Amino acid sequence: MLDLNLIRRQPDLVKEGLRKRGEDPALVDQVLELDAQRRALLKQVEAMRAERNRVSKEIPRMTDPDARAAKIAAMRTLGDELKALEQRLRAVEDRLHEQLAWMPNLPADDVPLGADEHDNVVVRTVGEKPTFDFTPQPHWDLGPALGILDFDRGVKLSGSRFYVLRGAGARLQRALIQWMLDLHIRQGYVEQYPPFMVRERVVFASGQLPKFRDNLYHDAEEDFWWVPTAEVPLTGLHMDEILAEEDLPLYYTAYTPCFRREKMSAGKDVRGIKRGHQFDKVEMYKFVHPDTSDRELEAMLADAEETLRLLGLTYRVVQLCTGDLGFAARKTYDLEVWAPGSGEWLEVSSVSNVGDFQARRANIRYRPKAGGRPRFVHTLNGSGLGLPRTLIAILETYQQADGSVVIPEVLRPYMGGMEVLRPA
RNA sequence: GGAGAGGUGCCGGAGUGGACGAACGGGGCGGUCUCGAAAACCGCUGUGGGCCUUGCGCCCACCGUGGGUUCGAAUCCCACCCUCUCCGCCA
Repeated sequence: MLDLNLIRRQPDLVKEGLRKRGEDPALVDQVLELDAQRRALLKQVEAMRAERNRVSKEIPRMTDPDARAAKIAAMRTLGDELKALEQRLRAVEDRLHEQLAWMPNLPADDVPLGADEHDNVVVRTVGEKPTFDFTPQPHWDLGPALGILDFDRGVKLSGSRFYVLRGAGARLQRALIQWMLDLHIRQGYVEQYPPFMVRERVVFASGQLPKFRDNLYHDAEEDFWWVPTAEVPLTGLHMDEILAEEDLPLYYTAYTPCFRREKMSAGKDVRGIKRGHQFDKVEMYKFVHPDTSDRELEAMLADAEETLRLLGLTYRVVQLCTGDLGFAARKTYDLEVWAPGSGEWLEVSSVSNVGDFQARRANIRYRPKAGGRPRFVHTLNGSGLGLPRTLIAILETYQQADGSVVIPEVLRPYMGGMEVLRPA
């Protein structure tokens, strides 16, 4: 949520931000119009309430019954008028909040301009694309051949875009989760195990609602929403809290499954485990002092990169341009890992500085040590990493001519010492 | 799912229609005392919004949430949510 005061005071700045994203700047004028209406009505409503409060205090002290009855009658009339006016005010406020809720965050100043993902900037590439003296296979061939990936039975159970990990495949994913969490803990993050279903309010707070309703699963009868990312419950963790300044920064990490409706055109990304309705992810999250969020972003990026480096995977850092930024983000780096069998860069992580956008929606503040009003914290989130795509990169990178796959060294302790996945 | 109890400020806890934004206690902050500290005593201590004569101002709202009754609601009524206790069911 953007600051209404900012929109009021610097509408041109906000319009410029929306324009950079490819959004309609006219939204700003709509908001300003509603805000003006709201304040005009509010002024009237508050004057009437003040009048009613004042007279109501006089009434019990009035001794003349006629004068008293007259005042009560007058206040009854005032009350009816007030109620009607309050309804109009409410309607305007609802529309104003609705408009604000649909407005994305503004890009940071140093985000490259661009229309869509083609204008993203590759910041650096780390590692060399591996070479093979045989034709590397895609994971959708490797996995089933190794007996660790079962697409047919996944489909039988749940339909397209579902699969079953089997044997060492399931164990490898579990090893990755365990290893990543341990790594993030060493990096200073506190592990959290949140609910995988949360209330609508929490989904709103993180910015997935109202805009991405179509991408979310929820219970038809109760207020339960399946988390599309751990970012959602982690944002909600400190909802409606006022933190002490000395408590900041807070670093959290969590493993959760993620549930997403993927209403994509049939045929895109359907092969393999790249995109499913359910996938696992280990997430990093920070609540920080506003002055520090820029450097906290770089630090989080470094933490995410370390996972790929330690796994020995080839990756590149991509900075998203203004047109490709997510709804809540003001600056984002994506990490893309090279998958030699599929022959493409896979987005395995997205690390974002959200500024106070989520904090405002979730009402998360801190009390300045120096005194004064509570201020909104800044929040950051980053995947560290998405599991299926990491698995893809491992299988495809470490495959050998005979179809076996070497397990990265850091994972072996989590695999009971196993060094190689071999075809059954 | 059934029965009961309850949701008040940073915390505990009063308050059942009119000066209650909220007693009292604790905590925190400031001060007095002290070589210093403790104790004691005194004072201060919510959030959001609106207005302009930007005053250390005025006004409005907030006692789980949303409605209702009333001139007036923390207090009465209705619905919902949450917490706790007991019973049932259950990994």
